[in-house]
Amino acid sequence: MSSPGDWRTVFRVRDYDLAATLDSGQAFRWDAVNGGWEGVLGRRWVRLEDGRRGEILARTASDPGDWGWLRRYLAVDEDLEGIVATFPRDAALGEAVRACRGLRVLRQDPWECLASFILSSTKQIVQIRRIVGEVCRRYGERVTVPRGHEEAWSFPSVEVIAGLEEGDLRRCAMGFRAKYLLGSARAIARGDLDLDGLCRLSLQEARGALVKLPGVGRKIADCALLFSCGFDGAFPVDVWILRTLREIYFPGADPRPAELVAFAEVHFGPRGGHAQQYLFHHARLRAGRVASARSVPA
DNA sequence: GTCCAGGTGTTCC
DNA sequence: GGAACACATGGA
Repeated sequence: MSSPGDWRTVFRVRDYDLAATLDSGQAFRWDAVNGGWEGVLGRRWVRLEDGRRGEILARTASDPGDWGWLRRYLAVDEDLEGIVATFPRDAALGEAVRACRGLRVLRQDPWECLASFILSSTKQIVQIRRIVGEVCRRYGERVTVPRGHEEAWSFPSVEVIAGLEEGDLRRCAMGFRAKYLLGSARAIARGDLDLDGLCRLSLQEARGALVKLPGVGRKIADCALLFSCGFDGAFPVDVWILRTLREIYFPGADPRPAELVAFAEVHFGPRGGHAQQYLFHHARLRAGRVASARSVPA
C-alpha cells in the first residue's frame, strides 16, 4: 500500500442522480458518508459527491490516471434521454422514470458483479451488502485510503476465491451460497468461462454461458449481463419485479414467472434492463426500503 | 414467533 | 413441464 495522496476531478453531467444510481441494488459497496458516497473500485478507494449545477465531484487517494475507468463505471457519457425514449409509453413506467429521474445503469467489473449477485439470492440488500463487505474484509487486499480514514479493501479476485475452501466463505455468513460462489470461481479460474469475453457474444449466448455456472440462473445471469457487460436488454426478474409486473400489467390475473419474463422481454424493448431498474428502484422507494431516500414520499 | 429476502438446484409427479 | 421443497441467515 502506497502512501495516500489526494486526486480530484469533476464530471459534467445532465440528469444524473448519484444516490439513485449508487443505492438502487446494482452495486453493494457504496456507503453514504458525510453527504457523499464512498466505495472501492478495483483497487482504488473513491469518494463521489454531487457538485453544483450538474456536476459530480470525484476524489481518490491513489493516482487515478486519466479517470476514464470512472467515467465508464458511472456511465456519465450515456444519453439518458435516448435510453428513456426507447421505453414503452405506459403510465406506470412513466411514473417510475419521473420519480427516479437520473438513475443510471452502472458498468461494473464483471467478476465482482457476478459474485455479488451469486450472494444475493433470497437475501435483503442490506444483508448482501454485509456479506460482500465481509468477503472483501477477509479476502480482499487493503487499498490506499485518505490519511486518518478507516480501512478499505478490494473485492477478492477470481483466483483468490477459487483458492479458498467452502468453510472460509461460510465464515462470511453467506450460508448455502458458499458452494455456489466457490464453484463458480473455480469454473472461471480453470477457464470454463471467459467473463471478459461475454460482451462479444449475443445476449442469448452470454446468458447461456453464465447459467452453466453453479448458483447462476436466469435472474443472476441477467444482473451480471446488465450491470457489468453492457447488455441493456437483459431484464432481471426478481420478487420485486414479479410483484410490480403483476400489479401493473396483469391486475387480477396470476401469471407464472415464465410468462412475465417472456412479456418483459418484448414489452420493454432493447434497453429493457434500464426500464427494469427504474421499476425496481421505484418499487423499493415506495416501500420505504431505500435508506438514502427515507424522506421521499410515495 | 412468523414471514420473507434482487434464487437456484433437486426431487417428484 | 411444472409444482414443492431445501438451502443459511437475519431483517422487518
